[in-house]
Amino acid sequence: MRGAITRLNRRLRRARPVSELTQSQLSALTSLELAGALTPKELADAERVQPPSVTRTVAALEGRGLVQRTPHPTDGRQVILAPTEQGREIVLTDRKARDAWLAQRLAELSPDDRDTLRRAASILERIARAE
Amino acid sequence: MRGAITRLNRRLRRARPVSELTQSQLSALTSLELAGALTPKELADAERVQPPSVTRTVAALEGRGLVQRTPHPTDGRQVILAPTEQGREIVLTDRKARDAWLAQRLAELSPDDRDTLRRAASILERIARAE
DNA sequence: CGTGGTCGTTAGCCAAGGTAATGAGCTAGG
DNA sequence: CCTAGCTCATTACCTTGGCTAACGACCACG
Repeated sequence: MRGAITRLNRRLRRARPVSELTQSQLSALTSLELAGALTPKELADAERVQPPSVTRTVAALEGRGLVQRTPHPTDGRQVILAPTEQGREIVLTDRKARDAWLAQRLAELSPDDRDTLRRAASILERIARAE
Repeated sequence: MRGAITRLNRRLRRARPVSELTQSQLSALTSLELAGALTPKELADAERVQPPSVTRTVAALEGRGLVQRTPHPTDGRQVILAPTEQGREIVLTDRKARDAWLAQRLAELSPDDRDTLRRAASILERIARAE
């Protein structure tokens, strides 16, 4: 089971469209898009890296106009990071490509197999959330 | 489905024991352990990187006594890379820890759910191999 | 034998992860 | 109100790892 997950995840990553963004940049941008907006510390937590790493990655994204920074409304130490419209587009494009690949693969399965995977997805979701 | 795979893979990665090896080093060592022995080019192909990257990672592993290099028996340009006994131990330890985490999660499921996942694993394996 | 191709390594560049340090700002207690 | 402790983001530096380009050694074929 573990091997299958690992291999499929690797395969999904290869379904990614070629992007000018690096893996870390895309991951950070995706986290921002999902959350709407985050402080650097929150983003570091979400990506499981230390804050200086976020500073660097976000600087690159900001330089490309994909992320915008605004002062925190109540805390002068903080910054609010959010994706720009352009940044959101990139995340959606990436997501669509990967979903399309998997959807095609699923379409090639029998209804029975699809049902199995639908149920398995629910179970895997539960496991992923465990502890 | 895709989200479940991604999240579970991330969760599995977190079940990894803390190691003095980096992700790339561990990945390369694992590929070597699985194959028994590989040339740098073969390892580069397995890891989907270019050969100079392999040269660097393997140099680090060799420095730690986890990989050994021997001349190719028939081709003076090539080298054979193989894990040392110590290197093999590290791969097995890592694998055991991740398998243990997943096994525990699976033990908490109902027999019906486990059956679903068993069948799903087979399907996912097929998908991962597709194209 | 000569040429083209393959192999592994080296050099240089860029990205990203970490730790340590720093300055700005906030909060709580005296 | 003031101060000490804490939090936050950033900068600096180091290490790792990915890439491309270049190079020398070696192999295979005509």
